[in-house]
Amino acid sequence: MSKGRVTVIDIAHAADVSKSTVSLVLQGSPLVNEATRAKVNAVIRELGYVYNRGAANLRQAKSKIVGIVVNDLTNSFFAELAVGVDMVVQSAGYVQFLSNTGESIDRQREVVASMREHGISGLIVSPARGTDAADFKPLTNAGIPVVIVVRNIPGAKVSSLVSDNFAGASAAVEHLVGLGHRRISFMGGFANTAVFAERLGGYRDALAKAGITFDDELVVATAPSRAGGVEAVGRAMLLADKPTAAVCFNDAVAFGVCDGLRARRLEPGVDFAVVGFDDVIEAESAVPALTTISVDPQGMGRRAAQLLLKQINSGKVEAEAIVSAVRLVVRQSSGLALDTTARRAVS
Amino acid sequence: MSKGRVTVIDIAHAADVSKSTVSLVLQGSPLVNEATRAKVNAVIRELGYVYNRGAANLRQAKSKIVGIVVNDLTNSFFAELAVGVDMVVQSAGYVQFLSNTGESIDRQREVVASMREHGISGLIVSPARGTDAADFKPLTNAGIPVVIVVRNIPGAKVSSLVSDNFAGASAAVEHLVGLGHRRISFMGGFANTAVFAERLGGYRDALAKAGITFDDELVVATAPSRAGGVEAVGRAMLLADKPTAAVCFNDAVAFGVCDGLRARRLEPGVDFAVVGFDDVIEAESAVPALTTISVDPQGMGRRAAQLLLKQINSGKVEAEAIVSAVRLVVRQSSGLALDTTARRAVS
DNA sequence: CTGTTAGCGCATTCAC
DNA sequence: GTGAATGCGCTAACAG
Repeated sequence: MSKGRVTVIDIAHAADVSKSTVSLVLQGSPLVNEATRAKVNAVIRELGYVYNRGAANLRQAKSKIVGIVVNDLTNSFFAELAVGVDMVVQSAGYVQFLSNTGESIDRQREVVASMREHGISGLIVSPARGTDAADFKPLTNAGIPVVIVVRNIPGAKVSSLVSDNFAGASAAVEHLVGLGHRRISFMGGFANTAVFAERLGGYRDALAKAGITFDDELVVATAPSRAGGVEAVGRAMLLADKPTAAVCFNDAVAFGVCDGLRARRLEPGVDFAVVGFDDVIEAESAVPALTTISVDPQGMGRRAAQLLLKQINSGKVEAEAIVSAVRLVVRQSSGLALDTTARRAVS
Repeated sequence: MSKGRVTVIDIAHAADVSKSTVSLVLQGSPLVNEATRAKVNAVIRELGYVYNRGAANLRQAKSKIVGIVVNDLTNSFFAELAVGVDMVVQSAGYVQFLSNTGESIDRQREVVASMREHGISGLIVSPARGTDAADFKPLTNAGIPVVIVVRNIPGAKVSSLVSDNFAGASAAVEHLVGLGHRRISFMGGFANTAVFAERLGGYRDALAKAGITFDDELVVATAPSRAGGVEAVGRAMLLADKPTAAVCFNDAVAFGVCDGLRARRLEPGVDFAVVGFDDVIEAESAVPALTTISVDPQGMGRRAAQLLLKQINSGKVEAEAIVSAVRLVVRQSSGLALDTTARRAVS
């Protein structure tokens, strides 16, 4: 049945035209007679011809394929991200190589190299921990745009997409204000980090906009961990004028705050509202989830893909680290999430 | 910096050898002098040469890339599946095109066509609903092996990997027996289907092995739906000697059984143990999840990939539908899962 | 052991 | 409007 692949030359022969004519109809060129076009198309269908993109890519020295590598596809955050990427990439006529590194820096190097050999024209990567800023140099040098998502690689001269800390914290505060809270604490996080500053900034801004005066007693900086959350709520409850709600530096802190509340016989979400940035790697699965601020992973994927395609099409790779905001969503989960498959780590 | 891509001919020139020699060292051929090999490798590194797999593929008329298309990557089941595939595929030196169809049959057709044009040498697919058995004919005709996972396409002449119904039901029974149950019901499902027979077979077998005599009063066949589950528990509770546990035909039935129990003021998992096969598409997310029998998606992905690679390497596509068992895992989730990101549909 | 020759399937000048 | 060359980067015979 299949004596070998059927090529343009075959169909040219069968349609009684030349290969170039076939090539022209293939790319929908307008400079070909309607009659011949129809005939060629008929023969194409008849012979079951399939276009060989590999050959075309070779000839044109470019491909319509992008790579996406994530550190943990098992995490539904990244799965959603990949879906978002897939959506725009697909509708742009591209296909994506997808690889999972499982946080292995070696695997990451391998898959990126492999993808490069395969001629990807762009790469979206959520880097494994420990990724060096120089690791993507070869790519960008070769004119292949790279966009880093979710995590930031300080010093990497590529585009990156991370969550909008300011807007996220603002949204959290607005949410709590909307629920009627006025004494809103900011809990957890090391005060000397950029991320802390951004989130605290958003918190303060939203507070001001709501006409609530900032009280720095309510800012309790601790380790950005579960233990830190416990500590934070402990310190906050010592205040004369206690808070009734908290926006937490991240979800680990939020969980700790919940722990601390329960230890005081308070029910999180009922007696005390807690909102946390959803950006921590937590191996433990059975954690209470309350309202969290999190980026919409699918939207992030779409944006990343758009950014990448823009660079691919313009032919210029953005060599400078740009930080782009992403849409934030407030998820409300109304109870305990005990299922082990529930959403896991993020940042 | 980059005056264009550096090719074998460049490095041949620089190393003062011919292109074929370079090609030989590239593929680690033993018939090349150690000295020249070293020199060539040095030059390769020096010039920053990157292998062009596209050209190689064109020449050899084969590629080391496989396609995987899933109907819902958002579902962590499929994400895990993809990870499993990625693992074996990666270590075999392959890369995978990943696409999400979102249950769209058109999208599926498109991406499969696209992948084919890109020269995939094999395809793993969890077909969208409504996929026709003939849809993969072109692929297999061209000698491209296809393995269908999770869902079965009756009549499709390709390999498929679906859950081991017999072993799954056995495991469910063993689990319940281990919890001390002796009156175990089998609820839901249409009795005249192959799947029903297989699952019931596993149930009976495990019962026998546990020394419990089979009582066909305890087998209540109903529609494999949530309503069917309600009906089943209703009928079972009419028995003089009531069951204390049930293995359900699928998760929809299991949910219905839970509904029925609650209507009788019984707490699922406390007053009555329920286990269900986890293989239903349920759009609704906030459903109670109890113990479920489900295939290990990652393991399934690995097996699928192995199966595919075997066919690719042997050059022969298995034209007959083979059903292969997969490892089953019993998940125990101890409460209500209200989080919308919890595990969703499967089959 | 190494160099020479010839395509893989396609797109792209150029003539006609 | 259409056909005849040429080459993308690589591998696969053969020669030497």
